[in-house]
Amino acid sequence: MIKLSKMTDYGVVIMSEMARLPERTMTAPDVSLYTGLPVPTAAKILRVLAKSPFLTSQRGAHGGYQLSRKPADISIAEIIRAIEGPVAVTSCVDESGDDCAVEERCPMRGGWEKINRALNAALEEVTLADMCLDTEKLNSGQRTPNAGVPSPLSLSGVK
Amino acid sequence: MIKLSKMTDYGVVIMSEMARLPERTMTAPDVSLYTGLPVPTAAKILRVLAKSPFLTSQRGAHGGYQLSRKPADISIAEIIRAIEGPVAVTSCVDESGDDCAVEERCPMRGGWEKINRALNAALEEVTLADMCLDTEKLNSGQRTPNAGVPSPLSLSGVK
DNA sequence: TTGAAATAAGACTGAATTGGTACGATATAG
DNA sequence: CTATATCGTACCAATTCAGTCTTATTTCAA
Repeated sequence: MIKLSKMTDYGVVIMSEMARLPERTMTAPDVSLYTGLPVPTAAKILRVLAKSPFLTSQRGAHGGYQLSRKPADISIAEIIRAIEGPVAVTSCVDESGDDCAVEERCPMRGGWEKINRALNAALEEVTLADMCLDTEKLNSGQRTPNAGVPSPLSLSGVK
Repeated sequence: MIKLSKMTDYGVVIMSEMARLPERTMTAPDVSLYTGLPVPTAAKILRVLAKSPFLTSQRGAHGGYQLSRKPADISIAEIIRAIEGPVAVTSCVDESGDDCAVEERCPMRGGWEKINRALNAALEEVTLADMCLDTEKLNSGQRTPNAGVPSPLSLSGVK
């Protein structure tokens, strides 16, 4: 089973949750409340995500985190890259690849690159907006801002 | 960095090496010689791979492993599945998915499924033959069967 | 100017996964 | 019957990962 780390999984969940109220500035405890994640964990992930261009942080009193782009303009690929680094299958293909014994002449390079291109394209194509689409339907809109109603735990399964 | 485990990586390397002499029956020590992997490790992976339809094993004296299909008919997806199980990104989507709190109504399911379909398609499309293609070129053909010349370590990088 | 609120950054720990090895059992050819 | 293989399982060491805690640093407001 190829799976991404829980941290990455959580990252996507957090971003999806924030995308439902794109204008609002949320603190780490807020996010914890909405996602069910422990506060320190949520804080840790937000910290990492805030280094990316799609999430800004505001320090000090009344600070917090806010999306700096519309959900439709934030791809899943970006979120994963923010937490895991470049997306590639097989360490052979990563940027720092000075580990591979045969380097440029690696016979398998071509095959893996094809696979990686397809994966990246798929991740690039799916946006945060796509992820929340069904959510909107389920709740049939009308979600008042600041309602403070925690969503049902929308964490991906823990394995 | 999404990466597959070393074992899977090794598995692909082993299969690629075997694909260069598709008719030959190879023992674990043979494979070790060709790939540079320690014998016990090679044996372990071969054992696992042999449970799949594309690799058969013969026990006893003069036994060993042999491809049961042409390299062009063995996809990378099959090899990865043999070692890691079903290929899916996010544990949420795996078959046993009774872990996910919201199950069928998971708002993100749609997005992840799209991503997984693309990944699987890419893996399905690349075959062992594709992987070895460049190798043939590098050695400019004329590889006598049973030559016993170990290829240069074609392991993917270790990270 | 001072205090409270909030994030930033990094160290640290316990647990889970993984890579790798070893050993005994089983099967086959000669 | 013996030598040569795979098969299956159990095991250990090392790495990685999730999660927590502690200590700055920044900002708003009284």
